[in-house]
Amino acid sequence: MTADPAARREIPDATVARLPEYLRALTDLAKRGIASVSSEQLATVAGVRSTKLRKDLSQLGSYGVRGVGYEVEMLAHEISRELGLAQDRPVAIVGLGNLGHALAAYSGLAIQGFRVVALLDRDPGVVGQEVAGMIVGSVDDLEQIVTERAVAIGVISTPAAVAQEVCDRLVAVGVRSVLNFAPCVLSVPDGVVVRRVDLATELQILAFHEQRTALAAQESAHLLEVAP
Amino acid sequence: MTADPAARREIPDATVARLPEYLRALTDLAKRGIASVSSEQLATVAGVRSTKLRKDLSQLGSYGVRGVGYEVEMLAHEISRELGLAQDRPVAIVGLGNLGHALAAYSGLAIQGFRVVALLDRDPGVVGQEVAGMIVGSVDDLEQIVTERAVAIGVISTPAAVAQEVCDRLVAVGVRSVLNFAPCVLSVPDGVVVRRVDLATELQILAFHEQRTALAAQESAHLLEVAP
DNA sequence: GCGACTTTGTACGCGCGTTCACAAAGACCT
DNA sequence: AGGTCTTTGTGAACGCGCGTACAAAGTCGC
Repeated sequence: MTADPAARREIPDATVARLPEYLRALTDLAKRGIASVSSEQLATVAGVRSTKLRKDLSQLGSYGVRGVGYEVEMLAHEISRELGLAQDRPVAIVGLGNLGHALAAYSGLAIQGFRVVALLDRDPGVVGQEVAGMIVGSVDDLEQIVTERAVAIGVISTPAAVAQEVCDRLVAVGVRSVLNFAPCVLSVPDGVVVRRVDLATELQILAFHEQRTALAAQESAHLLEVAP
Repeated sequence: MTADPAARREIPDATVARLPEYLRALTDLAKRGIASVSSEQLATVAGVRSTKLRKDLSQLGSYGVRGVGYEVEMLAHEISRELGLAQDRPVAIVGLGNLGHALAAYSGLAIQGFRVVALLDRDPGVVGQEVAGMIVGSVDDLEQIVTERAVAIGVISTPAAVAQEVCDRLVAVGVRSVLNFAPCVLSVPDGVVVRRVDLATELQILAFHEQRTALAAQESAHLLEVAP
């Protein structure tokens, strides 16, 4: 097992977080008919420095050719494989409010190895309706549906008040990856990965920068006024 | 100006990114009628270590009382002020597809100092319609509307193909903070802050962890089989 | 075939963020 | 009022990730 090529794989989280962006950039290039790309070009499209890109890519092996660059198709395939997109990942969306609807209808996931296999909601007025070509199931049947359809990733777009409960039930039936859109932290046992996305958080971070630049501008204006 | 209390403020980005979470946790506690909280308790609710929380809070001053903890109301106010939530930040949402609709209807922002003042779309079938109590304007009038309504933050939920153009036009009329939901990187001049949120990226990161744990499980099973 | 050029891959150093350990400071009890 | 105890705030060490500099390797022109 010492020669196992998977053994040396200890890819840093920071790198993993950027791989999807590289993959997207490569897909773009492929769509435009570009077959080969240098790290400099690809880095520009992906919005990073070329050295960072090369270091990231070197983590998954030597797929570039010195003096030439990377073959777009091949590199995309390798990243895709590294991210585990070759396999089918059944996704369940719990909570069909405004956001849940939008997520269900989002075309971005179907095309990239993800398949929404279940939509669940608590509201009897929503259960049974068709959303994005799929019938909404009842959250009461969560355990049965998630198990039957071999859900690997749970997306929580419920109100915060019930998010933890939903999460617990998902984890109880084997879901180990959760994407949480509810504005709260979820506590999960070791081995379960939660990623959180929150609009309010993002806006507040932007607000801070707004405030910061506003203060800086005001201050420099004051300085100019005092000591021109 | 040497005594300016704002002068020592060089709050790390990592801290800023966590402040919204602390604020949310504090708001929760206040709603439950809790007036005082220790760093240990607050850290648990916010999902971080207490030392990290204390160091973060110390960046904005000494608002705790040794032997007691933090006063919920006061700390929330201070964080709120630090994030610049005291002031009103007019927000414009460009692109009223599924996601744009959901964002416009999202109640989470109205309550926390943000105000959606403009909805814009290109589709003539959508322009003029009422969404979330507001009439959708035409993206052709972007410059006029954004200027008139003093938009500070632009939210881009358009297709990727037009995201850069929309961004450029927003920046041209003074918007310095952009929240980008389109699956592409936006290039902006210095001084403009862009934050990106992408569902596909998040799912792919989760897929990686799924793959990783699956491989690890498989490997350990193999090891057991070979050398029990 | 050989030299010059391009581009990848990596070792080194630095800066930032997190964690640990402890001192400072105030509350509470007697 | 003094002692004990709780909890904050911070200095120091550690680890990680990023940027720089350079060596390795392959292509292209002649």
